[in-house]
Amino acid sequence: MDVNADRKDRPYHHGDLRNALVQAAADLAEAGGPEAVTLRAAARAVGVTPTAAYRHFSGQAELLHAAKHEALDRMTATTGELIQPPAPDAEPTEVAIGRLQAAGRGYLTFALSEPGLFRTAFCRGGEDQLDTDPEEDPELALMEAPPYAYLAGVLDELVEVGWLDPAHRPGAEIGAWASVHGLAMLLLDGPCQHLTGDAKDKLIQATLDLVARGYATGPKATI
Amino acid sequence: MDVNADRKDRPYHHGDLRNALVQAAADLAEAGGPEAVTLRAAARAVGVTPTAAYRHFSGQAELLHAAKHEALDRMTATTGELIQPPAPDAEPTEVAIGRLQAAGRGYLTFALSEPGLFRTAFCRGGEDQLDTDPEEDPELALMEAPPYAYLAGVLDELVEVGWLDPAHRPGAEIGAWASVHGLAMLLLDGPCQHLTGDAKDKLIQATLDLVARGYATGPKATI
DNA sequence: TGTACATCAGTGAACGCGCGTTCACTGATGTAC
DNA sequence: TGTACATCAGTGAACGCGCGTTCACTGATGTAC
Repeated sequence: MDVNADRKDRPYHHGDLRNALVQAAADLAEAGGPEAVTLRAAARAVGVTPTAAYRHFSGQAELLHAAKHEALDRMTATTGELIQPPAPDAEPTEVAIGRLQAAGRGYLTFALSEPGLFRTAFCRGGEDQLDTDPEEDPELALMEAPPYAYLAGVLDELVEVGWLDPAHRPGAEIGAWASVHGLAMLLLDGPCQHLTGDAKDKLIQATLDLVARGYATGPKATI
Repeated sequence: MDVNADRKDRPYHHGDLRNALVQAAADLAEAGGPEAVTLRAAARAVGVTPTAAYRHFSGQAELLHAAKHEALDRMTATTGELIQPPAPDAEPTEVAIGRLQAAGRGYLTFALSEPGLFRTAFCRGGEDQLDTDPEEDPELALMEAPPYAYLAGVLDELVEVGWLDPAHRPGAEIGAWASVHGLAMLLLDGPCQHLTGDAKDKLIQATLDLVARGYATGPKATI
Protein backbone atom coordinates (compact mmCIF):
# COMPACT_ATOMS: atom_id res chain seq x y z
CA MET A 1 0.00 0.00 0.00
CA ASP A 2 2.60 2.50 1.05
CA VAL A 3 5.05 3.08 -1.76
CA ASN A 4 7.71 4.42 0.52
CA ALA A 5 7.48 1.63 3.02
CA ASP A 6 10.65 -0.18 1.97
CA ARG A 7 12.88 1.61 4.38
CA LYS A 8 15.85 -0.53 3.44
CA ASP A 9 16.54 0.91 -0.01
CA ARG A 10 15.89 4.44 1.11
CA PRO A 11 18.92 6.47 2.12
CA TYR A 12 18.98 7.96 5.58
CA HIS A 13 18.62 11.42 4.15
CA HIS A 14 15.59 11.94 1.99
CA GLY A 15 17.04 14.71 -0.11
CA ASP A 16 13.82 16.55 -0.84
CA LEU A 17 11.72 15.96 2.23
CA ARG A 18 10.07 19.35 2.43
CA ASN A 19 8.73 19.01 -1.07
CA ALA A 20 7.68 15.43 -0.50
CA LEU A 21 5.75 16.44 2.60
CA VAL A 22 3.97 19.22 0.74
CA GLN A 23 2.96 16.85 -2.02
CA ALA A 24 1.79 14.31 0.53
CA ALA A 25 -0.17 17.02 2.33
CA ALA A 26 -1.84 18.04 -0.93
CA ASP A 27 -2.68 14.41 -1.65
CA LEU A 28 -4.26 14.15 1.79
CA ALA A 29 -6.19 17.33 1.06
CA GLU A 30 -7.38 15.95 -2.24
CA ALA A 31 -8.70 12.84 -0.56
CA GLY A 32 -10.05 14.29 2.66
CA GLY A 33 -10.09 18.05 2.56
CA PRO A 34 -8.21 20.41 4.83
CA GLU A 35 -9.06 18.47 8.01
CA ALA A 36 -7.04 15.58 6.64
CA VAL A 37 -3.87 17.65 6.39
CA THR A 38 -1.97 16.41 9.36
CA LEU A 39 1.72 16.42 10.18
CA ARG A 40 1.66 12.80 11.22
CA ALA A 41 -0.29 11.62 8.20
CA ALA A 42 1.99 13.48 5.81
CA ALA A 43 5.08 12.04 7.49
CA ARG A 44 3.52 8.59 7.42
CA ALA A 45 2.79 8.89 3.70
CA VAL A 46 6.37 9.86 2.95
CA GLY A 47 7.67 7.10 5.22
CA VAL A 48 9.36 9.31 7.72
CA THR A 49 9.10 10.08 11.42
CA PRO A 50 6.76 12.91 12.44
CA THR A 51 9.68 14.61 14.11
CA ALA A 52 11.49 14.84 10.81
CA ALA A 53 8.83 17.23 9.55
CA TYR A 54 9.91 19.75 12.16
CA ARG A 55 13.19 20.17 10.29
CA HIS A 56 11.18 21.77 7.48
CA PHE A 57 8.07 23.27 9.08
CA SER A 58 7.57 25.14 12.31
CA GLY A 59 4.44 23.07 12.90
CA GLN A 60 1.17 21.89 11.48
CA ALA A 61 -0.01 25.40 10.60
CA GLU A 62 2.93 25.92 8.28
CA LEU A 63 2.36 22.58 6.58
CA LEU A 64 -1.29 23.47 6.02
CA HIS A 65 -0.23 26.80 4.61
CA ALA A 66 2.02 25.06 2.12
CA ALA A 67 -0.74 22.58 1.28
CA LYS A 68 -3.15 25.44 0.56
CA HIS A 69 -0.61 26.91 -1.82
CA GLU A 70 -0.08 23.60 -3.52
CA ALA A 71 -3.83 23.03 -3.77
CA LEU A 72 -4.26 26.39 -5.47
CA ASP A 73 -1.38 25.60 -7.82
CA ARG A 74 -2.95 22.30 -8.80
CA MET A 75 -6.26 24.04 -9.26
CA THR A 76 -4.69 26.64 -11.51
CA ALA A 77 -3.03 24.00 -13.64
CA THR A 78 -6.10 21.80 -13.97
CA THR A 79 -8.45 24.69 -14.60
CA GLY A 80 -6.14 25.94 -17.30
CA GLU A 81 -6.50 22.64 -19.11
CA LEU A 82 -10.24 22.60 -18.52
CA ILE A 83 -10.94 25.96 -20.11
CA GLN A 84 -12.18 25.46 -23.63
CA PRO A 85 -11.26 28.05 -26.25
CA PRO A 86 -14.20 29.81 -27.89
CA ALA A 87 -15.16 29.15 -31.49
CA PRO A 88 -12.71 31.07 -33.68
CA ASP A 89 -15.30 32.20 -36.23
CA ALA A 90 -17.49 34.00 -33.70
CA GLU A 91 -17.92 37.71 -33.26
CA PRO A 92 -15.41 39.47 -31.00
CA THR A 93 -17.97 40.08 -28.25
CA GLU A 94 -19.10 36.48 -28.42
CA VAL A 95 -15.51 35.33 -28.17
CA ALA A 96 -14.88 37.50 -25.12
CA ILE A 97 -18.10 36.45 -23.39
CA GLY A 98 -17.29 32.86 -24.26
CA ARG A 99 -13.91 33.20 -22.63
CA LEU A 100 -15.44 34.65 -19.49
CA GLN A 101 -17.99 31.90 -19.19
CA ALA A 102 -15.49 29.20 -20.04
CA ALA A 103 -13.32 30.39 -17.18
CA GLY A 104 -16.25 30.21 -14.82
CA ARG A 105 -17.17 26.80 -16.07
CA GLY A 106 -13.64 25.57 -15.59
CA TYR A 107 -13.59 26.89 -12.05
CA LEU A 108 -16.84 25.13 -11.22
CA THR A 109 -15.84 21.92 -12.92
CA PHE A 110 -12.71 21.80 -10.84
CA ALA A 111 -14.56 22.56 -7.64
CA LEU A 112 -17.07 19.78 -8.25
CA SER A 113 -14.55 17.21 -9.38
CA GLU A 114 -11.82 17.97 -6.85
CA PRO A 115 -13.71 19.11 -3.77
CA GLY A 116 -10.90 18.24 -1.38
CA LEU A 117 -8.37 20.42 -3.16
CA PHE A 118 -10.89 23.18 -3.74
CA ARG A 119 -11.91 23.34 -0.10
CA THR A 120 -8.31 23.29 0.99
CA ALA A 121 -7.26 26.08 -1.35
CA PHE A 122 -9.83 28.35 0.28
CA CYS A 123 -9.95 26.97 3.77
CA ARG A 124 -9.41 28.92 6.92
CA GLY A 125 -6.22 28.81 8.90
CA GLY A 126 -2.74 27.93 7.84
CA GLU A 127 -1.53 31.49 7.81
CA ASP A 128 -3.07 33.38 10.69
CA GLN A 129 -1.02 31.23 13.02
CA LEU A 130 2.11 31.97 11.07
CA ASP A 131 4.60 34.33 12.64
CA THR A 132 5.40 35.80 9.23
CA ASP A 133 3.30 38.92 8.90
CA PRO A 134 0.21 38.17 6.87
CA GLU A 135 0.56 39.95 3.57
CA GLU A 136 2.39 43.22 3.66
CA ASP A 137 0.18 44.55 0.88
CA PRO A 138 -3.22 42.83 0.85
CA GLU A 139 -4.36 44.55 -2.35
CA LEU A 140 -1.33 43.30 -4.23
CA ALA A 141 -1.72 39.82 -2.79
CA LEU A 142 -5.30 39.71 -4.02
CA MET A 143 -4.38 40.79 -7.52
CA GLU A 144 -1.71 38.13 -7.69
CA ALA A 145 -4.12 35.34 -6.84
CA PRO A 146 -4.33 33.20 -10.00
CA PRO A 147 -8.12 33.37 -10.50
CA TYR A 148 -8.07 37.13 -10.08
CA ALA A 149 -5.17 37.57 -12.44
CA TYR A 150 -6.78 35.40 -15.08
CA LEU A 151 -10.05 37.26 -14.82
CA ALA A 152 -8.23 40.54 -15.25
CA GLY A 153 -7.17 39.51 -18.74
CA VAL A 154 -10.64 38.36 -19.69
CA LEU A 155 -12.24 41.56 -18.45
CA ASP A 156 -9.70 43.67 -20.34
CA GLU A 157 -10.78 41.85 -23.46
CA LEU A 158 -14.40 42.54 -22.60
CA VAL A 159 -13.58 46.24 -22.54
CA GLU A 160 -11.70 46.05 -25.83
CA VAL A 161 -14.60 44.52 -27.69
CA GLY A 162 -16.95 47.16 -26.28
CA TRP A 163 -19.01 44.92 -24.04
CA LEU A 164 -17.85 46.30 -20.72
CA ASP A 165 -17.81 50.04 -20.13
CA PRO A 166 -14.24 51.07 -19.16
CA ALA A 167 -15.74 53.06 -16.30
CA HIS A 168 -16.92 49.80 -14.76
CA ARG A 169 -13.65 47.99 -15.33
CA PRO A 170 -11.77 48.79 -12.08
CA GLY A 171 -12.36 46.15 -9.47
CA ALA A 172 -14.70 44.23 -11.73
CA GLU A 173 -12.84 40.98 -11.17
CA ILE A 174 -14.23 40.36 -7.74
CA GLY A 175 -17.86 40.18 -8.81
CA ALA A 176 -17.24 37.40 -11.30
CA TRP A 177 -14.99 35.53 -8.93
CA ALA A 178 -17.43 35.84 -6.04
CA SER A 179 -20.36 34.63 -8.12
CA VAL A 180 -18.63 31.56 -9.34
CA HIS A 181 -16.95 30.86 -6.02
CA GLY A 182 -20.18 31.19 -4.12
CA LEU A 183 -21.99 28.94 -6.54
CA ALA A 184 -19.27 26.36 -6.06
CA MET A 185 -19.75 26.47 -2.30
CA LEU A 186 -23.53 26.22 -2.55
CA LEU A 187 -23.28 23.29 -4.95
CA LEU A 188 -20.61 21.51 -2.97
CA ASP A 189 -21.49 21.78 0.71
CA GLY A 190 -24.52 24.05 0.71
CA PRO A 191 -28.21 23.76 0.04
CA CYS A 192 -27.73 22.67 -3.58
CA GLN A 193 -25.54 19.69 -2.80
CA HIS A 194 -28.22 17.07 -3.39
CA LEU A 195 -29.48 18.40 -6.70
CA THR A 196 -29.07 16.29 -9.80
CA GLY A 197 -26.27 17.02 -12.21
CA ASP A 198 -28.75 18.47 -14.68
CA ALA A 199 -30.22 20.84 -12.12
CA LYS A 200 -26.73 21.93 -11.18
CA ASP A 201 -25.87 22.59 -14.81
CA LYS A 202 -28.86 24.85 -15.14
CA LEU A 203 -27.90 26.84 -12.08
CA ILE A 204 -24.38 27.17 -13.44
CA GLN A 205 -25.57 28.49 -16.77
CA ALA A 206 -28.01 30.87 -15.11
CA THR A 207 -25.29 32.28 -12.90
CA LEU A 208 -22.81 32.63 -15.75
CA ASP A 209 -25.43 34.47 -17.78
CA LEU A 210 -26.21 36.76 -14.88
CA VAL A 211 -22.55 37.70 -14.62
CA ALA A 212 -22.17 38.26 -18.35
CA ARG A 213 -25.21 40.53 -18.40
CA GLY A 214 -23.93 42.32 -15.33
CA TYR A 215 -20.94 43.44 -17.34
CA ALA A 216 -23.05 44.53 -20.30
CA THR A 217 -22.59 48.27 -19.98
CA GLY A 218 -20.50 49.07 -23.04
CA PRO A 219 -21.60 50.33 -26.47
CA LYS A 220 -21.46 46.89 -28.10
CA ALA A 221 -23.36 45.15 -25.35
CA THR A 222 -26.44 43.35 -26.65
CA ILE A 223 -28.62 41.74 -24.07
CA MET B 1 -17.62 31.53 34.56
CA ASP B 2 -19.99 28.67 33.98
CA VAL B 3 -23.53 29.74 34.75
CA ASN B 4 -24.77 26.22 35.13
CA ALA B 5 -21.98 25.14 37.43
CA ASP B 6 -24.00 25.21 40.65
CA ARG B 7 -25.10 21.63 40.48
CA LYS B 8 -26.82 21.76 43.87
CA ASP B 9 -29.82 23.89 42.92
CA ARG B 10 -30.32 22.12 39.66
CA PRO B 11 -32.84 19.29 39.59
CA TYR B 12 -31.65 15.90 38.48
CA HIS B 13 -33.68 16.13 35.33
CA HIS B 14 -32.92 19.12 33.19
CA GLY B 15 -36.30 19.34 31.56
CA ASP B 16 -35.19 20.80 28.26
CA LEU B 17 -31.76 19.35 27.72
CA ARG B 18 -31.96 18.83 23.99
CA ASN B 19 -32.76 22.45 23.42
CA ALA B 20 -30.12 23.59 25.89
CA LEU B 21 -27.50 21.51 24.11
CA VAL B 22 -28.45 22.95 20.74
CA GLN B 23 -28.19 26.49 22.08
CA ALA B 24 -24.85 25.68 23.66
CA ALA B 25 -23.65 24.16 20.40
CA ALA B 26 -24.68 27.30 18.52
CA ASP B 27 -22.86 29.44 21.09
CA LEU B 28 -19.77 27.33 20.59
CA ALA B 29 -20.17 27.78 16.83
CA GLU B 30 -20.52 31.51 17.24
CA ALA B 31 -17.29 31.68 19.18
CA GLY B 32 -15.20 29.12 17.35
CA GLY B 33 -16.87 28.01 14.16
CA PRO B 34 -18.02 24.51 13.29
CA GLU B 35 -14.83 22.86 14.57
CA ALA B 36 -15.76 24.02 18.05
CA VAL B 37 -19.07 22.18 18.01
CA THR B 38 -18.28 19.23 20.19
CA LEU B 39 -20.47 16.93 22.20
CA ARG B 40 -18.27 17.22 25.24
CA ALA B 41 -18.01 21.00 25.09
CA ALA B 42 -21.76 21.43 24.67
CA ALA B 43 -22.44 19.12 27.61
CA ARG B 44 -19.84 20.97 29.66
CA ALA B 45 -21.47 24.31 28.89
CA VAL B 46 -24.87 23.05 29.99
CA GLY B 47 -23.35 21.45 33.06
CA VAL B 48 -24.16 17.89 32.20
CA THR B 49 -22.30 14.68 31.56
CA PRO B 50 -21.30 13.94 27.95
CA THR B 51 -23.23 10.70 28.17
CA ALA B 52 -26.44 12.61 28.84
CA ALA B 53 -26.26 14.06 25.35
CA TYR B 54 -26.72 10.60 23.91
CA ARG B 55 -30.27 10.58 25.27
CA HIS B 56 -31.06 13.32 22.74
CA PHE B 57 -28.64 12.87 19.86
CA SER B 58 -27.34 9.79 18.14
CA GLY B 59 -23.87 11.29 18.19
CA GLN B 60 -21.79 14.32 17.37
CA ALA B 61 -22.97 14.45 13.75
CA GLU B 62 -26.56 14.94 14.82
CA LEU B 63 -25.62 17.69 17.25
CA LEU B 64 -23.70 19.48 14.51
CA HIS B 65 -26.68 19.13 12.23
CA ALA B 66 -28.88 20.80 14.83
CA ALA B 67 -26.27 23.50 15.39
CA LYS B 68 -26.21 24.25 11.65
CA HIS B 69 -29.94 24.67 11.70
CA GLU B 70 -29.80 26.93 14.72
CA ALA B 71 -26.99 28.97 13.16
CA LEU B 72 -29.08 29.52 10.04
CA ASP B 73 -32.08 30.48 12.18
CA ARG B 74 -30.03 33.04 14.07
CA MET B 75 -28.67 34.33 10.80
CA THR B 76 -32.16 34.71 9.38
CA ALA B 77 -33.34 36.60 12.44
CA THR B 78 -30.34 38.94 12.60
CA THR B 79 -30.28 39.57 8.87
CA GLY B 80 -33.94 40.42 8.98
CA GLU B 81 -33.23 43.16 11.50
CA LEU B 82 -30.20 44.32 9.54
CA ILE B 83 -32.04 44.89 6.27
CA GLN B 84 -32.83 48.55 5.90
CA PRO B 85 -36.04 49.51 4.11
CA PRO B 86 -35.60 51.61 0.98
CA ALA B 87 -36.57 55.29 0.89
CA PRO B 88 -40.37 55.45 0.53
CA ASP B 89 -40.38 58.37 -1.92
CA ALA B 90 -38.26 56.63 -4.51
CA GLU B 91 -39.31 55.26 -7.85
CA PRO B 92 -40.66 51.67 -7.88
CA THR B 93 -37.62 50.31 -9.69
CA GLU B 94 -35.34 52.08 -7.28
CA VAL B 95 -37.24 50.67 -4.36
CA ALA B 96 -37.00 47.15 -5.72
CA ILE B 97 -33.31 47.44 -6.52
CA GLY B 98 -32.78 48.95 -3.11
CA ARG B 99 -34.45 45.99 -1.50
CA LEU B 100 -32.29 43.56 -3.45
CA GLN B 101 -29.10 45.31 -2.51
CA ALA B 102 -30.16 45.77 1.10
CA ALA B 103 -30.71 42.05 1.36
CA GLY B 104 -27.24 41.42 0.01
CA ARG B 105 -25.74 43.97 2.32
CA GLY B 106 -27.49 42.40 5.30
CA TYR B 107 -26.18 38.98 4.33
CA LEU B 108 -22.63 40.27 4.08
CA THR B 109 -22.86 42.30 7.27
CA PHE B 110 -23.93 39.21 9.14
CA ALA B 111 -21.19 37.09 7.61
CA LEU B 112 -18.51 39.60 8.57
CA SER B 113 -19.80 40.26 12.07
CA GLU B 114 -20.72 36.69 12.99
CA PRO B 115 -18.21 34.58 11.11
CA GLY B 116 -18.52 31.61 13.44
CA LEU B 117 -22.26 31.28 12.91
CA PHE B 118 -21.99 32.00 9.21
CA ARG B 119 -19.33 29.35 8.66
CA THR B 120 -21.31 26.87 10.69
CA ALA B 121 -24.55 27.48 8.82
CA PHE B 122 -22.81 26.51 5.58
CA CYS B 123 -20.23 24.07 6.80
CA ARG B 124 -19.77 20.57 5.58
CA GLY B 125 -20.93 17.53 7.45
CA GLY B 126 -23.61 17.15 10.04
CA GLU B 127 -26.09 15.53 7.73
CA ASP B 128 -24.27 13.17 5.40
CA GLN B 129 -23.56 11.00 8.42
CA LEU B 130 -27.19 11.06 9.43
CA ASP B 131 -29.18 7.91 8.86
CA THR B 132 -32.23 9.97 7.91
CA ASP B 133 -32.24 10.15 4.14
CA PRO B 134 -30.77 13.45 3.03
CA GLU B 135 -33.59 15.52 1.60
CA GLU B 136 -36.31 13.58 -0.12
CA ASP B 137 -36.81 16.45 -2.55
CA PRO B 138 -33.62 18.50 -2.96
CA GLU B 139 -35.30 21.14 -5.13
CA LEU B 140 -37.93 21.78 -2.51
CA ALA B 141 -35.36 21.87 0.27
CA LEU B 142 -33.41 24.50 -1.65
CA MET B 143 -36.44 26.69 -2.18
CA GLU B 144 -37.26 26.51 1.50
CA ALA B 145 -33.85 27.75 2.57
CA PRO B 146 -34.47 31.17 4.14
CA PRO B 147 -32.10 33.20 1.93
CA TYR B 148 -33.57 31.63 -1.19
CA ALA B 149 -37.15 32.18 -0.07
CA TYR B 150 -36.46 35.81 0.80
CA LEU B 151 -34.77 36.43 -2.54
CA ALA B 152 -37.75 34.94 -4.32
CA GLY B 153 -39.96 37.73 -3.02
CA VAL B 154 -37.49 40.42 -3.96
CA LEU B 155 -37.08 39.07 -7.46
CA ASP B 156 -40.83 38.86 -7.93
CA GLU B 157 -40.97 42.54 -7.10
CA LEU B 158 -38.19 43.19 -9.60
CA VAL B 159 -40.36 41.59 -12.27
CA GLU B 160 -43.43 43.57 -11.21
CA VAL B 161 -41.68 46.90 -11.56
CA GLY B 162 -40.40 45.93 -14.98
CA TRP B 163 -36.73 45.66 -14.17
CA LEU B 164 -36.35 41.92 -14.58
CA ASP B 165 -37.71 40.22 -17.67
CA PRO B 166 -40.17 37.51 -16.55
CA ALA B 167 -38.43 35.15 -18.95
CA HIS B 168 -35.33 35.41 -16.79
CA ARG B 169 -37.17 35.01 -13.52
CA PRO B 170 -37.12 31.22 -13.07
CA GLY B 171 -34.11 30.12 -11.06
CA ALA B 172 -32.81 33.67 -10.81
CA GLU B 173 -32.42 33.41 -7.04
CA ILE B 174 -29.31 31.35 -7.17
CA GLY B 175 -27.20 33.91 -9.01
CA ALA B 176 -27.76 36.61 -6.44
CA TRP B 177 -27.27 34.22 -3.58
CA ALA B 178 -24.11 32.77 -5.05
CA SER B 179 -22.59 36.19 -5.70
CA VAL B 180 -23.14 37.44 -2.21
CA HIS B 181 -22.24 34.14 -0.60
CA GLY B 182 -19.03 33.86 -2.55
CA LEU B 183 -18.06 37.40 -1.74
CA ALA B 184 -18.62 36.63 1.93
CA MET B 185 -16.27 33.65 1.69
CA LEU B 186 -13.61 35.59 -0.16
CA LEU B 187 -13.80 38.42 2.36
CA LEU B 188 -13.85 36.15 5.37
CA ASP B 189 -11.36 33.39 4.80
CA GLY B 190 -10.18 33.98 1.26
CA PRO B 191 -7.76 36.26 -0.54
CA CYS B 192 -9.60 39.44 0.52
CA GLN B 193 -9.44 38.77 4.24
CA HIS B 194 -6.69 41.27 4.96
CA LEU B 195 -8.16 44.20 3.05
CA THR B 196 -9.21 47.31 4.94
CA GLY B 197 -12.87 47.87 5.75
CA ASP B 198 -13.04 50.55 3.09
CA ALA B 199 -11.65 48.29 0.42
CA LYS B 200 -14.12 45.60 1.42
CA ASP B 201 -17.00 48.07 1.20
CA LYS B 202 -16.00 48.95 -2.35
CA LEU B 203 -15.92 45.31 -3.37
CA ILE B 204 -19.32 44.81 -1.79
CA GLN B 205 -20.86 47.72 -3.67
CA ALA B 206 -19.25 46.63 -6.94
CA THR B 207 -20.63 43.13 -6.56
CA LEU B 208 -24.11 44.31 -5.61
CA ASP B 209 -24.13 46.58 -8.65
CA LEU B 210 -23.01 43.75 -10.89
CA VAL B 211 -25.89 41.62 -9.68
CA ALA B 212 -28.44 44.41 -10.09
CA ARG B 213 -27.27 45.04 -13.64
CA GLY B 214 -27.32 41.35 -14.35
CA TYR B 215 -31.05 41.38 -13.74
CA ALA B 216 -31.63 44.43 -15.90
CA THR B 217 -33.42 42.76 -18.78
CA GLY B 218 -36.94 44.17 -18.41
CA PRO B 219 -38.57 47.12 -20.18
CA LYS B 220 -38.03 49.53 -17.29
CA ALA B 221 -34.41 48.61 -16.74
CA THR B 222 -32.12 51.63 -16.97
CA ILE B 223 -28.47 50.92 -16.68
C1' DT C 1 44.53 12.93 -0.71
C1' DG C 2 43.28 11.95 4.06
C1' DT C 3 41.09 12.90 8.22
C1' DA C 4 38.95 15.35 12.41
C1' DC C 5 34.99 17.51 13.46
C1' DA C 6 31.02 20.68 13.12
C1' DT C 7 26.70 20.61 11.16
C1' DC C 8 22.75 18.83 9.27
C1' DA C 9 18.70 15.61 8.80
C1' DG C 10 16.93 12.13 10.39
C1' DT C 11 15.22 8.30 14.51
C1' DG C 12 12.56 6.49 18.49
C1' DA C 13 10.19 6.96 22.56
C1' DA C 14 7.31 9.52 25.18
C1' DC C 15 4.14 13.35 26.94
C1' DG C 16 -0.46 15.30 27.44
C1' DC C 17 -4.67 16.53 25.27
C1' DG C 18 -9.52 16.44 24.03
C1' DC C 19 -12.26 13.92 21.55
C1' DG C 20 -16.30 10.28 20.63
C1' DT C 21 -18.31 6.60 22.54
C1' DT C 22 -19.71 2.67 25.68
C1' DC C 23 -20.70 0.45 30.05
C1' DA C 24 -23.07 -0.50 34.24
C1' DC C 25 -25.31 2.26 37.28
C1' DT C 26 -28.86 5.37 39.92
C1' DG C 27 -32.12 8.96 40.84
C1' DA C 28 -36.63 10.85 39.37
C1' DT C 29 -41.04 10.41 37.18
C1' DG C 30 -45.42 8.84 36.11
C1' DT C 31 -48.82 5.37 35.53
C1' DA C 32 -51.80 1.01 36.37
C1' DC C 33 -54.26 -0.86 39.76
C1' DT D 1 -55.76 8.11 47.58
C1' DG D 2 -51.73 5.05 47.96
C1' DT D 3 -48.27 2.30 46.17
C1' DA D 4 -45.45 -1.07 43.17
C1' DC D 5 -42.96 -0.89 39.29
C1' DA D 6 -41.70 0.19 34.48
C1' DT D 7 -39.64 3.77 32.17
C1' DC D 8 -37.06 7.66 31.49
C1' DA D 9 -33.01 10.87 31.99
C1' DG D 10 -29.37 11.43 34.06
C1' DT D 11 -24.21 9.97 36.49
C1' DG D 12 -19.34 8.37 36.71
C1' DA D 13 -15.66 5.85 35.18
C1' DA D 14 -13.31 4.11 31.56
C1' DC D 15 -11.78 2.80 26.69
C1' DG D 16 -9.04 3.76 22.60
C1' DC D 17 -7.76 7.03 19.18
C1' DG D 18 -4.92 10.23 16.58
C1' DC D 19 -3.16 14.33 17.13
C1' DG D 20 0.82 18.03 17.97
C1' DT D 21 4.90 18.50 20.05
C1' DT D 22 9.34 17.71 22.71
C1' DC D 23 13.40 15.21 24.16
C1' DA D 24 17.80 13.04 23.84
C1' DC D 25 19.84 10.55 20.40
C1' DT D 26 22.45 8.92 15.96
C1' DG D 27 23.67 8.40 11.22
C1' DA D 28 25.28 10.97 7.12
C1' DT D 29 27.46 14.89 5.00
C1' DG D 30 30.73 18.14 3.89
C1' DT D 31 34.44 21.21 4.91
C1' DA D 32 38.99 23.13 6.95
C1' DC D 33 43.41 21.90 7.27
